[in-house]
Amino acid sequence: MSPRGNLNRTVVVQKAIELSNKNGWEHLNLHQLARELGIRTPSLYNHIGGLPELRKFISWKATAALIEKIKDATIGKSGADACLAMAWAYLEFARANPGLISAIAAAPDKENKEAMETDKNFIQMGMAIMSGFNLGQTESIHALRAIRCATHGFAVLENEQGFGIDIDPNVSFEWMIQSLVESFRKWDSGDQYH
Amino acid sequence: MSPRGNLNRTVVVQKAIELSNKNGWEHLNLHQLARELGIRTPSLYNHIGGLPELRKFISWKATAALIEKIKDATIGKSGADACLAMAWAYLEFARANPGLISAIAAAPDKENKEAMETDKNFIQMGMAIMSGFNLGQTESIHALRAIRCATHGFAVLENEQGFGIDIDPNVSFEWMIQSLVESFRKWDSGDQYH
DNA sequence: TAATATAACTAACATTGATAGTTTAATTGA
DNA sequence: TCAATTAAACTATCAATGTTAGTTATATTA
Repeated sequence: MSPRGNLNRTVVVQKAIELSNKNGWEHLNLHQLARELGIRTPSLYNHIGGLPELRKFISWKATAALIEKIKDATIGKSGADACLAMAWAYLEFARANPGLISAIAAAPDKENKEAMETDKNFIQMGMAIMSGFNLGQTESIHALRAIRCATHGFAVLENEQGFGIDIDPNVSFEWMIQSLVESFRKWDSGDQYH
Repeated sequence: MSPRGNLNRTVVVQKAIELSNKNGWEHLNLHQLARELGIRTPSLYNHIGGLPELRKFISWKATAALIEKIKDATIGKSGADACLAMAWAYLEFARANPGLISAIAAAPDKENKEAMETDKNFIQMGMAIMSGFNLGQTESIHALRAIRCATHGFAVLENEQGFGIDIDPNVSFEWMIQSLVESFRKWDSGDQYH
């Protein structure tokens, strides 16, 4: 079924992710990818449809992997605990895969039903985690967006320029997420200020 | 002093920003830039040192412009008001200049003393705004980072994929920043939970 | 007006993404 | 076992883009 079966789409994508993490998402290129795989550049087209398609595929797979990480991290937890765990899992994923930070922020490929499904799962998972706060539907969405924005922004800025070394970024992150979570609780208890 | 004085570095950079906003930061390229300016590509090198240098320069100028926007927006305000105004000014800048969102997250060019200075000014301005909360030095940095991360993350995610149309993003943004600000106030009053 | 400096130009090259057409090797089935 | 098929490699080639070198043209200035 597969002549010279050493290579396949999964291996190609895996190596592409590796190179993205090493050199940055924007420096991913087919020539280096091919070289690392021991083939010539055009041979990659037997496995992928080109660089843009490869990027979309990686975005999808990265999102799927992130979902799994968050599920693992939040299992058996609820409310603030689950929310914190989600944020930390997101950040840890970003730190472990700096080349995928842009990938997990990219819009899902509308041509790819499965990628659209994965994106929907991501939101559903987030909403399930937010359900522990007893917020209304609308407020839950605000809250999920807030956690995502804060976490993603932190990941981007830390990766781009770091925050300097004087104040521990981990403490800032915990402080930020705790601050948000505490406000969610206030909403929950009806003691909100706005 | 300037033969054929129609063009200069400022005009080139201005056009580059325009193209970034139109086509995206990652699609900025010298050929299109030259074409739009009515010159051949290599002639650009009379004004800029190349694409990477142009990008660094734009990052610097974008940060400087953002600082001005925030200063204008926060003048005469303090505490929560100033903080909200800063976040909104940041978001409005990002929305008006989607091609510069990555630029304002990039680390300043260490070779460029003035760019380093601008970056320092950015932080100092932020700290001045945070001073209205009567937080300690360390907590002020946490707070500033939190506002920046949340705001930047919002800008990135909104620009990449939007948030869907069911819930107004502006309301989510206000909700997010208000939530953070309220927690800063709690810190201020010593009534904090952690 | 001649000299100088600046900014344009052409020519050329390296890198990278992509396509077309060919060759090689692994699998399958008579 | 071996011919047919299919998958995956290859070479050749091209287009787009960043860059450098060397040349030409024009505006300013002495």
